[in-house]
Amino acid sequence: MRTFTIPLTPPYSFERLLQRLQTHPDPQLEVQPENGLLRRVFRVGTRPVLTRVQFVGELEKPALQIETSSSLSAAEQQELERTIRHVFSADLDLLPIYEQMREEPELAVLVKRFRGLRLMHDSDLFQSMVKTIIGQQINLTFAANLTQRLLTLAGDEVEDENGVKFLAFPTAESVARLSVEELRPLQFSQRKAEYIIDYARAIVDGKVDLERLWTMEDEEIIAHLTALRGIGRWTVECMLMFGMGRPDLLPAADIGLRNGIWLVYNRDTKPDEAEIRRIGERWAPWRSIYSLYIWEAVGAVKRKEVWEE
DNA sequence: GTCCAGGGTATAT
DNA sequence: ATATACCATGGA
Repeated sequence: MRTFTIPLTPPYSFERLLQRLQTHPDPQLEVQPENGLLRRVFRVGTRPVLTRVQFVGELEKPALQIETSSSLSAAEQQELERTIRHVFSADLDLLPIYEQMREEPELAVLVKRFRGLRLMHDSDLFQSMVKTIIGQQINLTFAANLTQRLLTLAGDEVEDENGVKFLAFPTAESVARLSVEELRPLQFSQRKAEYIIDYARAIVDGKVDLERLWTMEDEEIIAHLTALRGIGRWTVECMLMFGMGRPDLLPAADIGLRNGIWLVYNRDTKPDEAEIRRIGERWAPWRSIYSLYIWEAVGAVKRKEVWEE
């Protein structure tokens, strides 16, 4: 079976998802906004499978229609479906979270404006961490450029029926085989190149077991991974949030979050990390979703969306 | 030209 | 313990 449908939990705004992609470029995704269509490669096991994801239905009755370029066994299709449900945050019920967010007037505006917005998660924890390390300190455009160059250097190529090429994110094994000298010409800093390669080697050597992370608590994972050089608290918080889909993370060191809180709460100064953690206490146990909506307020301003009412 | 981007580490006090 | 320099580049 090459085509199947995945029902989504309403409300689900595919439009907001596409708008977020404008300010958060993803080199793995081909986007055809006019058709509500995305294409990218997902790995099933280790095999890269080119997949077409089309949004069908509407905000309050949404679904995804999936089509793969090669045929899959029943077990493979089940695995792909699980991955896609995770990536598109298909099962999160936003309504109880909205109830809580509406308790703050500054956030009630965001609930109304961004109804149905969810996070797009990373499809696996290796790429989640690598992309987060790449994103440390630099702007999103440059980060996307670096990720694209890493894909070109070490990713696996897949072609569609017309010979259009797509790249699957490199495996830990292929990144572990790279040298710093290969990443430097791609404009990775010396340190960043070392961090990424060291991380891939820790996985290949079995010093880090990504599967085991799914059985661990947030703080346990933070303690475990920040022991690695180049991986600080912010990086693990992002991996927990974007990679694992954990609901209650607050990357308080994040510059975007600082700017967002400054904007949304209309403060006269940017809050520091301690201040953000204090404000975020009342967002528990949904701090990840609150963070997303705060970030997207900044995104809307960058896109020059009219910000009124 | 300057400053800032979804930070983290190394070094100096 | 806390402060500062540094990374590498693009866009405002």
